[in-house]
Amino acid sequence: MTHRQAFATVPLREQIAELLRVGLQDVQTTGALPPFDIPKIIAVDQSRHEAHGDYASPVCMGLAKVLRRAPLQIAQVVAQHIPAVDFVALVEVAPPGYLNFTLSTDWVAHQVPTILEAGESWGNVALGSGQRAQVEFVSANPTGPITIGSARNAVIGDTLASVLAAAGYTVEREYYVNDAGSKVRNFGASIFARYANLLGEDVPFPEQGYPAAYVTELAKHAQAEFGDRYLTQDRDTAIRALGLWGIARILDGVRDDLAQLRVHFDTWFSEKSLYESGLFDVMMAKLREGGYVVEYDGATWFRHPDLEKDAVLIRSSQVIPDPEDRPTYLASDIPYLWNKIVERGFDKAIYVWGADHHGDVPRVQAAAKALGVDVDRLVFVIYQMVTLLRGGQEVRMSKSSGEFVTLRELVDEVGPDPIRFMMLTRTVDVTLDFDLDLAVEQSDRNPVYYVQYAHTRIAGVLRKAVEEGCDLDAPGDPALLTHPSELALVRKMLALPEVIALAANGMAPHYLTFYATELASLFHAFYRDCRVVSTAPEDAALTQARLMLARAAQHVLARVLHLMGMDAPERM
RNA sequence: GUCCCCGUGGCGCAAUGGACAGCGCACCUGGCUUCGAACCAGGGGGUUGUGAGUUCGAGUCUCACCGGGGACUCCA
Repeated sequence: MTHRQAFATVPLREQIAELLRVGLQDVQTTGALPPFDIPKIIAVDQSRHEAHGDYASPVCMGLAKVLRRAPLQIAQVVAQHIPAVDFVALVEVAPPGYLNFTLSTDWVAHQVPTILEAGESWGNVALGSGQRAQVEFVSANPTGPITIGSARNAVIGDTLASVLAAAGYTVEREYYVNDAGSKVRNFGASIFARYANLLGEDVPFPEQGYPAAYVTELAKHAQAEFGDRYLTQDRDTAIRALGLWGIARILDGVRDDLAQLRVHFDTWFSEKSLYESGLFDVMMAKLREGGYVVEYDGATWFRHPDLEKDAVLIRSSQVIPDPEDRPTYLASDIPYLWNKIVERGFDKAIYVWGADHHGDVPRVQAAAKALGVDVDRLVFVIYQMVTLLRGGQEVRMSKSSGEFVTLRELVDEVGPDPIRFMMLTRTVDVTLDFDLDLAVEQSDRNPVYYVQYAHTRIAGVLRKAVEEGCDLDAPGDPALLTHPSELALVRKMLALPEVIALAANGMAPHYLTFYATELASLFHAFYRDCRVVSTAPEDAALTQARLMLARAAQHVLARVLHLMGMDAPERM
């Protein structure tokens, strides 16, 4: 579990919105303009062009209609009422009605010691205000090794969890183990068949079984561990026992594989426990009471007005042949959401699901409504699928045929850093081509190393400084940081809090990769323009100031890399 | 058939409803006798799939259409 943050700042964008709010209120109270409603959300954007300052607000344009005045004129009045603060040097009015804010370069330079002191907590914001958020992700069926698709899930979920923690949420990471239902039985039957074959028994392989090689491997382990014990007992009992044993073994592998990708879970939650605890039955009774359950075609269905004529199968012995009459996969989602929100009291339950599950979203939401659970506390992050490319060719994957690339193979071949970075370079909404050849390539064509290179380059500069006898911990004078490249670098560092807020609000971890790349780029520009380590005596103070800046930049780069679950190397 | 995602320079992608739509790859030119060239600087290249609508303002929102991918009781 990630605990509450000790350090947080308010993003500059919000601070400027607050200045505008105060200014607009002042306009009201002084009667400088006719009365109007102050917008609840005051839009402030980072300026895209230098000529427009650092931040810009179009708020006055929205007021033009109500006030029946030209936006430019309104902006001119409002600008007069913006309170003076140390961090804003200039408020300008620009046609057709923008208010442009320019940060004080002196103030910007003086933030460097603050950033340095904050260290790895720089960027934290108090968005979550200690609310408890659970991120449930991966949750792949434990009937086989984790594949490349789950890698995207793992990286998105884990990074989102880190981002939410940085945004002030108390975060838990959870893996939902599908250890109930007919899958377990088919899996157990598959192991049993291979196991029996190894012992010379002619047991046919189940139709719905898992023919992959790892099942035979499991059977060999079972033979070594249990001998012929499972041939001598009741077959159903044996299949069940081998199924659960197999799942436990697969999960051990899953845990190891994910650890290689630097993904760790606080909780491994058993689907089976939802039935064993009786919660499923309690939920069914509750739904029945509300009239949300219907029976027909020999099956039990969940119905809700939101789903129109689309009823959801809950339990059937006819529609899906199952001797144990088990509830369906979807049925488990109902007690599970209750468990998350009501029993465990998470303020937010975040589901990271592949696009192949998007159809289940309205069903779970409808179930939440039927149970009286606030739907807004369930957040669904649906990401598009991954295709793996090797030699420009798509590598087809199919668990049933047993042909797939496992996460383990991928990590062994590529390493965790390129996987994590590449999985985060796109929005979750677009399908991702994972190019194996590019990922393993250690060259400037591989974008992964661009950011890490900036970090090591700083490390190199600092090593050089120590060689020259510099004291890295000695304070530098921020007032000496006046070069445009120095100030551009600091401005980008100052933007981290709003990047984290943006990523957390939008459940959009890809902002981190873009930010990291921009930050690295600005460091490289600084490096080009500003010599850091100078041995000339008259440069001593400037060297000290730039060392301070370089160290701060290194911290911020490391912070972002760590949020993405990547290494921040001293050497490459 | 119903639903979801995508359509932006040659290719791959960004852009919290705001100003002249950015970045990487590829291509062309230039930069290491001083801190790491896995780097930097400059250049060419765009009617944001089409058509309407909402808005002071649309790549972004709505509708229709076209094209690609996916889901619809195994799958991340």
